[in-house]
Amino acid sequence: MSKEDKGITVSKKDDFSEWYTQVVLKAKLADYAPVKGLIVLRPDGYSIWESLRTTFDKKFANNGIRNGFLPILIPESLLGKEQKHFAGFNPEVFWVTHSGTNEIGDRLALRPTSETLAYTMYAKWIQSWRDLPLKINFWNTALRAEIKGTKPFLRTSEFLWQEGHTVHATQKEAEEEVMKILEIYKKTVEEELAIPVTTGKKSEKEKFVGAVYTTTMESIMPDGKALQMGTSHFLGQNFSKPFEVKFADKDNVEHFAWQTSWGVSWRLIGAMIMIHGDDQGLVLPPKIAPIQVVIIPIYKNGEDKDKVLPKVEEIKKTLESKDVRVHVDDRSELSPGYKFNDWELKGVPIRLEIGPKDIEKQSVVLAKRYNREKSNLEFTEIEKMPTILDEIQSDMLKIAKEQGKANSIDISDYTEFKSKIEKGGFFNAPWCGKLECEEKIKEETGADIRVIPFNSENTNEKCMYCHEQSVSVPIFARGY
RNA sequence: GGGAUCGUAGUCUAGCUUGGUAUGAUACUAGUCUGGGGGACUAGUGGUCGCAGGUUCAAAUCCUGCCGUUCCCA
Repeated sequence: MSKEDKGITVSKKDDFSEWYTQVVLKAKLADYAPVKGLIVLRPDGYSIWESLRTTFDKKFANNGIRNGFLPILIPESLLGKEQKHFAGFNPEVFWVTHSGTNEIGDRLALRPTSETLAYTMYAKWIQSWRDLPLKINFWNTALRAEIKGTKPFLRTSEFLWQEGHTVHATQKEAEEEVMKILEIYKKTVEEELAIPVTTGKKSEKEKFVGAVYTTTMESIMPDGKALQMGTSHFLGQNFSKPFEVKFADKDNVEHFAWQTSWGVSWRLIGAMIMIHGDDQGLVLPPKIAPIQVVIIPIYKNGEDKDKVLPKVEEIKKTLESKDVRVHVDDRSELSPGYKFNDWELKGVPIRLEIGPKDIEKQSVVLAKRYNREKSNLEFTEIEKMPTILDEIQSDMLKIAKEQGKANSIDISDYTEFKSKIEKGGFFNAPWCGKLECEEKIKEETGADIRVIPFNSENTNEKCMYCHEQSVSVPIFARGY
């Protein structure tokens, strides 16, 4: 392998798709599994998922949500109970048809999502209004046949996610829950992953099959394509009726419950890679980075080593006392230069270089990953590290917001839209609300309605496609 | 769904046209020297040539099928 091949060999700008794949593989986040459509998460990738999960768990817990675990097999009889839901998922369901050599009568689906299974159980657990609200989240994987064009974290047949399922006594409370979750999602993605999102509703065509409506958050990627970052669904009584999720209210009358479901997946990791990564590799936002600061000790001989290492240890302890996640790269066989490149590829937010010269000057060299700037930091200022990390975090969000804005365009002329969509981007375009127009636009341009932003009702303009009265201004884009 | 492309050591790769058990780099192991942006030297280890068939005295090489990668189009 040549010197260049150790890093990323294409630039993000020139070959985005290849760049993305190389970052994932070379930063050792994931690798392809022997079966098409599946990937293996490696520790460096899984650590990021664990960071995200920890953050979400805290926020879910604050909202009265607890974790549970559901099995992966769902009998066909259950999956088929809600017809629309079943029809929507059927083409991508994996089926277990045998146990050993015996054929199974009621085939078993590898869960594409767990509504049917969860609600079968909920029906058993809920009897009275005193049992409500019931709010459980499940961390697991879902399986949906995605055989063509595997992309780690973005298009895989099995993916890690969380699915939350709540049950409420009233429609109002359920709808409020849908919004609360969407808010948690938006805040977490913006604050932790430094990725700006646009929230709103999905169109009827794009909503979750079986939902009354779907709320979503969408982000624009550097190649101009949209990525769905998470969804929160209001299910109404669509599932509670077939699954008999009923409760006796205070007046002792039985009612069907009101339900929600919601989820985010490891796609968020894919989005983070695409938004923040650069030609050197991964760039992790400090809040989500499993390692926030890596220290590279530099020394030539035993004498230097004896000076440098105790100081490194001291700095490490100081940082740990400030709750900074720190790692010392003391691998003796590698040169400092090699380590610099290695940790940049892995995206660690801050690198500290400490050698004899620094000991003399009573300072360290501090290199920021996201903008590759180097500066000196006095030993006495080491404890300011949490502030520096916070500044990086907010600057990364700021940069991502500016990028997003530059790729967001107001448009009302269809001809102009057709030519501009080729370059990608988010297009705010008035729409009459009719399915036909939505389908025609998709057919002719490949762009669909990603999200109808909240408060985007509009009756002053004409539909971009049919020129009739518009009802809203959705974001049209080509998607992942 | 259609098309193209690739698959040889952990990684990248030569060899394939014209059949004779595989080239180089890097990584890895040991040692010495090194060390502030991918170090040097010496000596080693590592191979079901994606998988399964077929042709042949003989297959990485030719033929067929399958598996997987990447990209393009619907």
